[in-house]
Amino acid sequence: MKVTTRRRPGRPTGGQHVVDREFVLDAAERAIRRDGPGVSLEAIALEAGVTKPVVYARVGGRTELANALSERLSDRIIAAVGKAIRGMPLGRSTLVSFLTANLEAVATDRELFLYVTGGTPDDTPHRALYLANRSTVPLAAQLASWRTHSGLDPAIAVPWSYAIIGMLNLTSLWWIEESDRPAAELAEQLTQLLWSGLATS
Amino acid sequence: MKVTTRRRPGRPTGGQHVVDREFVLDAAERAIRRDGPGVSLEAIALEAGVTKPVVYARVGGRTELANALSERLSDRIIAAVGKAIRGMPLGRSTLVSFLTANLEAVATDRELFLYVTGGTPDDTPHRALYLANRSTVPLAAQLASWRTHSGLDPAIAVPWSYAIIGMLNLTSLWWIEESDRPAAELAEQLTQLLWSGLATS
DNA sequence: CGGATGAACTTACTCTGGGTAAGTATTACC
DNA sequence: GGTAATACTTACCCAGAGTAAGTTCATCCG
Repeated sequence: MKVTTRRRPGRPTGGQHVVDREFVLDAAERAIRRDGPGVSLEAIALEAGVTKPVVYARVGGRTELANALSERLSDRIIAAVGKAIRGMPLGRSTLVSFLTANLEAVATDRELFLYVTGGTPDDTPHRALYLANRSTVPLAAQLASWRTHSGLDPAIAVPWSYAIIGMLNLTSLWWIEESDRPAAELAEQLTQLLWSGLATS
Repeated sequence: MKVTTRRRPGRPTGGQHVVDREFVLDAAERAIRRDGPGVSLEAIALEAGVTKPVVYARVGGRTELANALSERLSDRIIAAVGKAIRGMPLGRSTLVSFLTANLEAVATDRELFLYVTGGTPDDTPHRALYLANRSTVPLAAQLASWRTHSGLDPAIAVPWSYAIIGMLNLTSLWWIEESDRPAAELAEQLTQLLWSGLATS
C-alpha cells in the first residue's frame, strides 16, 4: 500500500476543496472492494488522500456513508433494470429481463452489496428497508397500474413489491455466495414461481 | 435499573458455575428487548449478573452470540410453523397458515428479529444466509417431495425456497416496522402471489 | 488436618475505531 | 497590512470488544 505523503496542515494552496463528496464516495467504494465490508473510515479517508474529519465534513458519519452508498447502489440497479426492460410490454419475458438485470447488477457490485446489506453496525434493518423502498416504490407503481389496467384491485401492489424485492435480496445473496449458475437461469426459475405460482402442477 | 451488588472475585461458594450458557442467552434476550439491538456485551453480562469474561467463556464473542440467538429464533419460528401446519396436506390453505405462523413468530420476537438481522457489526450477510438456511433446507425438502409427487422437476425447490424465505424476510421487516394490518391479511396477499402468480389476471 | 493444585470468578488492562476539539496554514476582504 | 474566514491536519476523547492478571473457594493428596 502506497503511503500517500500526508498533506501539511493548513488551508490548501489554491483555496479550493481538495476533494468533493463524490470523490470521497468513489474512494469508499474502492476501499470496500479492496478490504471488504469491514473497512474503517480511516482507511477510506486514506484512500481518498485526506483525513477523517474531511470525510465527516463531506458525507457524515458511518451511517450517512452507508446510506449514501446504498443510494448509489440502488440507483445503479434501477438504471440497469430500466435499460434492460425499457419499451417492453409488461409480461413474462419482461419479468425475466427484470430479474436478470437485477442479479447481474448485484454481481457487478458484489462487495458494495455486501457492505450495504449488513457491513455496518448501526441500524441495518432500517437501511435495508430504506434501500428496499427505492425499488419497491416504482415497482409498486408499475404493478398497480398494470392491475388497474387489467381491471383488478391495485392495493395488493405494495405488499407484492416488497415480496418481490425481498425475494431478490435473499436469492441474490445466496447466488453470489454459494451458487455459480448463470443469472439468466436463476431468473427463469424465479419467474416460473412469480409468474405462474406454486399451483402450476 | 437495579445495580445488582457485584459478586466478590474468586470462585463462588458451592463450586459450581454460577450461570450456564442458556441462562446467559436468556439474559441476552432480555437485554435486547429492553435496550434494543445495540446492546453491549457489558450490559448483557450485567443482566446475567456476571461479568464479560463469563459471557465469553459460555457463548463466545459478539459473532458467536448473534449466531446462537439466530439459532434460537429460527428454532422458535420453525417450531411455530410446524405446530401450525402439522398434519395439513400441501395446498393453498397450508401456505396461508405457513406464512401467518411465520409472521406472528417474528412479531412475537420483534426485537430479537431486528438484532439478528443486522444489529451486529460482523458479517451480517453470512449470518443472514446461515439463518435462512435453517428454514430453506426443510422447506426445500418439502417442496421437492411435493414436486416429485406431482411428477415435476424437484431441482427447482432450492432456489424457490430461498425466494420464499427472502420474501418473508423483507415483508416481515416491512410489516413490523410500517404496517399494522393483521398477519392473516398479509399472509393471504402473499399467498395470492405465491400460489397463483402474477399472471392470474 | 494442612498445603498444593486447579476451578470459577472479578478486576483491570489493551486496542481498535468512531467521532470531535484544537491547532495551523492559506486565502479573501477591507 | 492586518483581521476574519476557510480548509485542512493533528491530537485527542470515549465506548466497547476482547484478554491478561489477580483473587477466592473447592478438592485432592499426603
